[in-house]
Amino acid sequence: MSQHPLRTQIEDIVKLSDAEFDFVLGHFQENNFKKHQIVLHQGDYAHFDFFVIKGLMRVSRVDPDGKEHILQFGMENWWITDAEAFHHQTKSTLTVDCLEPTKTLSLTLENKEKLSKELPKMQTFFFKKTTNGFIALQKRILCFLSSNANDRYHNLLSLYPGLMQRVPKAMIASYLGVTRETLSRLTKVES
Amino acid sequence: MSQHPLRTQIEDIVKLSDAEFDFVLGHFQENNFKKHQIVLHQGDYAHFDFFVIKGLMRVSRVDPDGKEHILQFGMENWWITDAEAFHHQTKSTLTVDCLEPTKTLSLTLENKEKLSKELPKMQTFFFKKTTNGFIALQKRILCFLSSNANDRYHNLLSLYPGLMQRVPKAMIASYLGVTRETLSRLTKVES
DNA sequence: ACCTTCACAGGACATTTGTCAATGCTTTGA
DNA sequence: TCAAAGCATTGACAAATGTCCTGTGAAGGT
Repeated sequence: MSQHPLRTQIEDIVKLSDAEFDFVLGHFQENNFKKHQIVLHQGDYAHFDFFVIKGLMRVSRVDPDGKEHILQFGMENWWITDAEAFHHQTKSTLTVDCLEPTKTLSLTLENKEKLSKELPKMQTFFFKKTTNGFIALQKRILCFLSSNANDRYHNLLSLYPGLMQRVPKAMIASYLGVTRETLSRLTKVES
Repeated sequence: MSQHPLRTQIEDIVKLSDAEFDFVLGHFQENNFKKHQIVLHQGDYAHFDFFVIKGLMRVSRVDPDGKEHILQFGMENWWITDAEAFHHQTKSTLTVDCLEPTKTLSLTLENKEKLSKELPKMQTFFFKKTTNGFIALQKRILCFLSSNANDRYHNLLSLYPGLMQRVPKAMIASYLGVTRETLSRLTKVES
């Protein structure tokens, strides 16, 4: 029988009783967003960290030249927000929107901190998730340092199979830091 | 009067009594490394997270082609280690070495976890440091996505003034993800 | 003081990637 | 159903960056 996806993720790190999980869940609110809906506008405060139950979101920024850069995708079981705006309670420099109809569990910073205090296991959970996120970003940077566009593309393929079926190639290019024309040429050579 | 640099950093986030700080300090060991000394070899276990008291370290990786990529520098008051190897207690894929004679306070994972349990304020401290590190890495990735080598260079200049005086330009290039020739051309145009 | 190594600049050329424009195909919506 | 918009591909050319090479001066070790 299948468990709640959030519980599964938490119990990968710390064990919870049924009552504890219900308690945890009480700190979240559920949201349903439409495709293309902007969940966090640049310039607004980031009220929530979103845990994606179903759907697909992204965090992006448009630079002064009008070019869009995708910092992160968020599929099922991913956490997604503008980390800086959320944790520092400052105005967002990034945009979060939905590439598909999306259902989330949404957590305010206040509730995150409350939860961490009330249930120390949850602080451990959040800490490990953040540490793992840090490690993942370091790997992505190493990828930028040591790989060309082609290797980065294949790395992304192997890291998130299934992503290609869900997002347009132009967005993959934007995540990789190349133009869609360059990405198109790369995939062409495969033959 | 000047305080211990570690205490200053911790008290930016949580306040400590003298006794508490002594207690914290007891979990660290002091190390002195020579210039060029390798502190963590690729393939070894990462026994420590290093807090740099004085000196300059770096984390790097050489790729299969023999090219060296610098993931991070660590000047005074920075924490530096192979995060993945340290936190997962696995063999390191990165190398940590000293670009200058360096004095560190070194913390084992065991002591870090002990400290977090014994003094919850320290867990808060570590959590915030990790969160801020995560945010900094996101910014560096956005820089790779949206900036060319020249802009990345000037961004680095403004972020860490003083770094240029302490490390050879070839290493700056390696951190930026370009060749030294490219960096040389950039600095030339400034005139 | 001498030799070796390192750091840096620069030139010539190759490769990669970006830019701009044109095209065809699909999806969307009135 | 048709027009419009979105998405991907491709070609021609430009710009950025990498590669390989040389030369010069400074720094370090013996």
